[in-house]
Amino acid sequence: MKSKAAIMKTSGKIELGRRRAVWELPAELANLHHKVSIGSSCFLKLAPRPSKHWDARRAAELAVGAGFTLDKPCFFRSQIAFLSVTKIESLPDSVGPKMQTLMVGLNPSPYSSASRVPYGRPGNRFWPAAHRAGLISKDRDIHHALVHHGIGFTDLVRRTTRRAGEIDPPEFRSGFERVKSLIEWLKPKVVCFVGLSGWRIVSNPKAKAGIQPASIGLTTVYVMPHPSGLNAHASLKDLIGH
DNA sequence: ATGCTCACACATGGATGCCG
DNA sequence: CGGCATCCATGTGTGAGCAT
Repeated sequence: MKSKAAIMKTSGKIELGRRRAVWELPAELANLHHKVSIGSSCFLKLAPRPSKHWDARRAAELAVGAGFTLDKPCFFRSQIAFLSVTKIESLPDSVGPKMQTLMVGLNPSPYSSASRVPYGRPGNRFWPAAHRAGLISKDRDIHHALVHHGIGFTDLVRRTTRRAGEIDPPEFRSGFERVKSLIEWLKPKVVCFVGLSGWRIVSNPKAKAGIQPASIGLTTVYVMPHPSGLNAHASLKDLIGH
């Protein structure tokens, strides 16, 4: 997690990531998302160390991934991105380099957004299954999961809704483009889509749980059933297996 | 304020029916 | 017969309503 000193207000702008690696921006943006209230607008200046992975598109995608909407297109000059953004109710990405697995959900639930933990509802079987499968060692701690186990978290759609059914297929497909870009950039070994319906909408309507024939770049795609209790078809034992 | 109960919502996959 | 759409069973988490 970035220190508060990493966030500097400069003449109305909030400057993030100065002289840091691009991959450090998601955590800084998540930190900012935590600090501002829903609906408030910010003018961001993102100035990481120049890299081949840094451009206007990346800047916009990182802001969206952190739970902001863009008020207008990103202005990019001299390797510095300027963005006018508004915070929405969301759950920021937890991602970094050298990830083993990137977990991709459908979209955050109100509980997850409020608690800042994906699949965070006490009854959700994601964390018990991941813990018992030996994937993670600390319950409901995304930072620990990322740092110690190389497990990142994102969602196809960053907007919070009560039910995934409130998201239209075009919104999922648009979100998938962002997730694909994230995967091609950070190159996790495996990307795990949590919930068959999401992968079916964006890729293969007939997909079944398990390793998918299609990969994203060098990243293997795995699809597992949704761990919400609403999905009674998958038992905890099944989920541990996945 | 807290704990409990219970009807409901839901994702999923299998079964069934329709159409060309 | 194959492809597609629709219906149905499943059973657990959710959340409203109620009791304490």
